[in-house]
Amino acid sequence: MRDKPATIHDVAAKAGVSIATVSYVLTGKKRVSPATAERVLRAIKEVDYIPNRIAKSLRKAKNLVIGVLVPDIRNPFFPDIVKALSESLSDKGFQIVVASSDENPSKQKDIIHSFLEQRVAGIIAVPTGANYLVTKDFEELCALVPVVLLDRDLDIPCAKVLLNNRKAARDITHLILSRGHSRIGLIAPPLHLSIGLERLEGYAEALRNWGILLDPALVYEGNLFIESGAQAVAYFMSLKESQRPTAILSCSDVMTLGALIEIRRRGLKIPDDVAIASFDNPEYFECLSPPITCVAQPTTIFGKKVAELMAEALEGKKVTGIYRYEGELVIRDSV
Amino acid sequence: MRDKPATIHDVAAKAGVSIATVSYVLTGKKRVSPATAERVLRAIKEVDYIPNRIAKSLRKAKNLVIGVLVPDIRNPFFPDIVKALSESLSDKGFQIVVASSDENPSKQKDIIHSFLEQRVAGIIAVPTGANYLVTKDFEELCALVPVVLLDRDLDIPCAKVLLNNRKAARDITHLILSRGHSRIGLIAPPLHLSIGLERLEGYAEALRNWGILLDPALVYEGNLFIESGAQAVAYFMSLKESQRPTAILSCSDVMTLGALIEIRRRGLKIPDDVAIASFDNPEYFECLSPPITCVAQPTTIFGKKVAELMAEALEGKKVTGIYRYEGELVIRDSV
DNA sequence: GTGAAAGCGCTAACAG
DNA sequence: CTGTTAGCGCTTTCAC
Repeated sequence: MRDKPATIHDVAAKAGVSIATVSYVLTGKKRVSPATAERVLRAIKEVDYIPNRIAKSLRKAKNLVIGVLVPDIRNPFFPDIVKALSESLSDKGFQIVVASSDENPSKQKDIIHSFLEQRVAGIIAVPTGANYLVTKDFEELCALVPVVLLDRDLDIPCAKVLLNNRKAARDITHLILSRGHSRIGLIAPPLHLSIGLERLEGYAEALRNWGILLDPALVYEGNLFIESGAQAVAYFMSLKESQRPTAILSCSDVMTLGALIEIRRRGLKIPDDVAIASFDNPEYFECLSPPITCVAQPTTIFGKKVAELMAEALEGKKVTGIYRYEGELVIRDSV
Repeated sequence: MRDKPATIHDVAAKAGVSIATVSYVLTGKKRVSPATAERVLRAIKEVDYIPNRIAKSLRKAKNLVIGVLVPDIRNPFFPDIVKALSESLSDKGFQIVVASSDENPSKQKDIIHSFLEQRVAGIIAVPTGANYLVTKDFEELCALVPVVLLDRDLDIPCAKVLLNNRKAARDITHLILSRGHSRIGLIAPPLHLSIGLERLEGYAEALRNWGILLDPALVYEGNLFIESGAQAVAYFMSLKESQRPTAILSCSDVMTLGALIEIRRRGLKIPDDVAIASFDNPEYFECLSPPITCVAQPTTIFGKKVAELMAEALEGKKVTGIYRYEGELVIRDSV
């Protein structure tokens, strides 16, 4: 059907040199006389030669590919990071391959295995799943290939790029509190995730600072998908009036979207019937009515830092430690 | 530093068999006695053997990877499709590698070259760039590897999965017209792209059906990025009142977002000051005030169909032809 | 049922 | 400066 791609042998034959010479002009690691170099170059053009990276990777026993594991490719937060990351890394000659676990630990396992099979040079991961189940897997993974954790913490010795979740949650809760709300419903990420626990803690701290008792009925543990934001609102609204929150803090843009949809469905007005603030800052937050108050995460910085750490790790340095960045309060009109 | 991964030789040594036997139990293509099979399996566990897909690909001269080229990974439209596509394809044993051209033809060229270097089995592409510049490239590409075009047409002989753009544009323009608007500003995709031309034509047809003359001043050619939506609105509003559109049709969700932001910035009310309708249906359209009327594209169907066509092409069938799908009018309150 | 050996396309000693 | 050659880890005849 389609004829096979030309190999280095075809080029060599065409140019009347050995395959080694072709390789030399390709890699530029060894001097070749200008005359032969030009002959080779012309031969390459003539036979439409495209180097086979598979063979190259096998031979050099290294694949210039970084695996990137995200939990949800449709959450705008991740494409933003992936974009920054991919630009930095491709400047350094690396390619990335992105896969989405859909917050499914078993899928996550498959993806990592697949990364390993293709001998990725390193793995950048936003891990999902309960800590006690996945920590060991990731620990073993660290022994095999450089790992950089992103967004979510695990108790393993590798480099990590995280938000200062506690402070971000505390700050935005303070903001809501300062607007006169004392009953704040929290739509939390799964509490077995570091972002879940840390954001809950920040929320709790803020409450404590204001001398307000945390009401467990006001904490809804979501699953990070859109429906669970809607369910959270339904749940909050089912509370009897004295218990019902007057404001909601949603800990992820996707759940916020679900919450917003449910709020609209119920004909509730923001911020009068219920105020809402959110983690993350997708572009459309700005054009909602009212625009949504939120803590923006520095996605571009995340991407760059992760790429930088991975690059260092790849050079053989052992990079470890937590790099925490601050969220930025974006005050708009939803609370 | 890190010890190299175990190879098939390590397994063979551990199990006391030849590497061929190990390969046989791995591929299952040849009978192996249960006893040795079990010994091999145990050895695999013991040495933590993970097959090297690079070597496998080289040997079999085929890489079970499909390259997916999109123009903007941050446009929610594409992750939606990629998700469907990736699920279908991974069921068939294929992996995908996604890359974003950012609507940059030169980047697109690099990406395709990189796909070719890694000997992808096929390429699914949403091409960018003026037809006369890229058509030839893609034509040559088709000679090398199966290509399926998505979203945007090029005059080359391969399979294509497209929206019925003309009808979608016509239908939604009719809708706007039926609401009493006769001056409709069009925020068009670049007109050198099939989606640009076809949507413009649909818009023009609808106008013609209503006996309305197309005013070129009401057609703004955007670049598919967010700013150009905002610029379009600024432009429309700079028109003197008699010329100014009372409604806007934006041909991509991203440009719509830009338009929405600019509309808000100017304190304009939708739909009274200006009505707006859009192509695409990102989830947040539903919770805007007012919710946005739009033509939704069947992203999941796109993804599945593209995967199906690619799978067939990979089996050696020569699949060609255009598969057009209808957009779905989602009538809400923005017009 | 199992093994020896060739070779996928490439790089990198090592010779010359 | 150029060529010969030995693999990288795997699959697959071809023998036994």
